[in-house]
Amino acid sequence: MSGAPTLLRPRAARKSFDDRRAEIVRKAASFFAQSGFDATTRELAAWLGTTQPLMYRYFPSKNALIEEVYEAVFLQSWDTAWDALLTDRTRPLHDRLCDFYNRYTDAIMHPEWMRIYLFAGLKGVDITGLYIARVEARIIRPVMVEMCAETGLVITPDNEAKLLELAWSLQGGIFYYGVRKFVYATPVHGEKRAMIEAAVDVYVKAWPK
Amino acid sequence: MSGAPTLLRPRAARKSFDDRRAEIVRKAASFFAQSGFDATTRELAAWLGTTQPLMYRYFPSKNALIEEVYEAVFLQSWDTAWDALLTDRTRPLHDRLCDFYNRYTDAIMHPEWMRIYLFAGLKGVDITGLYIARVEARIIRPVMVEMCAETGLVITPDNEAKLLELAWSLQGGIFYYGVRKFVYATPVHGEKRAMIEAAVDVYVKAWPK
DNA sequence: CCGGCTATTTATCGTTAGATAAATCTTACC
DNA sequence: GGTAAGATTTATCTAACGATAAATAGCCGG
Repeated sequence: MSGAPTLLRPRAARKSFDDRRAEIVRKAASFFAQSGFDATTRELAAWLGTTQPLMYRYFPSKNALIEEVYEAVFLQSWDTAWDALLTDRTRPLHDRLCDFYNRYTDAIMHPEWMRIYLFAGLKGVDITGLYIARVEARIIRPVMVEMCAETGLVITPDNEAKLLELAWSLQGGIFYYGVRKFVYATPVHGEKRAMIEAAVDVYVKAWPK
Repeated sequence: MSGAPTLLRPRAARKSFDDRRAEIVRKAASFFAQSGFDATTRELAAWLGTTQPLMYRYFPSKNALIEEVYEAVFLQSWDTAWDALLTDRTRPLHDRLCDFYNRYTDAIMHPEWMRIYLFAGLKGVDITGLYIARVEARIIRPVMVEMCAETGLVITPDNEAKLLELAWSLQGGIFYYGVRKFVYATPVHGEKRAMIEAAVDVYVKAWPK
């Protein structure tokens, strides 16, 4: 009856190429975090408030967009201030570790980061291996070194593997709190800060001498 | 030229209804663990060595098969002997915990279990919430109780949340070793047994008093 | 206010997914 | 060894996916 086209959705506001492109990457991150990378481009378009073919003006394929999402999530979320924090021996080790893990988890412990991290890992995406290597080089190994400096334990080829895994188990214990909360949507007990405090305390108190 | 049909694959051996059905569930678990639940039924058929429509004789839909895979993986992999192990106070706590975590991780730390657990969690499958609730009731809480019995700490409504999360962080630290190994295919340092030993040691030594 | 540039939409293509129906092969039993 | 039951395969349908091409609409300079 009406001469106007029956649109369920208002026409998307016209934006500059760069603005639209950045918006797609940003919103695609939260969309794929929620729905997984097998979600359809039509659902993504609905999430964006546009039509499905629009993204092909900005990215040659769905996979090309996904690659950009990986880079935005994993490569642009590392604060270089963290590195100095861990090795600042003017502060007590316990404080440094709590401070670091509070800041680090503030950056990664939200649904978007955690779910994309796991989606990408299960998919076998290369960048996750690079990310874990960076975590080991810039968190795990410094934590090990600082812990041993505190207790006076000398790191040798014989005990290094065990000590690295011990530092990983601290990291993993903290990380799994976020997995339970944001991936499994399971109730956790108390605030993140208290959990970090308690876990760090155990490792500082009982790190091998 | 040849009168015989050009089959790339030999005809599947004829099996009884129950045997074939059980085989599909079993092999589907390892298939979906590797390829994710969005892998196609045709790829699954190739994995099974059959044709694609065969599974529809045994399961009404792909999702119905997936549901059975969940149950096989999560509900039938719990050894009731574990429960008694944790609370056997005739043995030193450290030994009990190492023994338990070695057995428990023997059961779950392989690609099939770990990857399906994460796939299901990301997909929001109900059964994962039930599984986590069971872990908390039958591992985390007993560990907390046994630890506190050892140190003499009385569990109160005030400290319970912190203590539960501390027991969770031990579990998570151990679990993340398997995630790195089987989900991210990242090299780990040393054997699982040594990692468990070192982590348990830290928690036993520094559990709050 | 007009003309062109380009962001956005409409329409559609080819492929492949899950699923169904009918045909065929294998086994068990008399 | 013939026959019925049922396990497996072949052939195919419909819907939905990623992707492309052509049409439309909004903005900016003249």
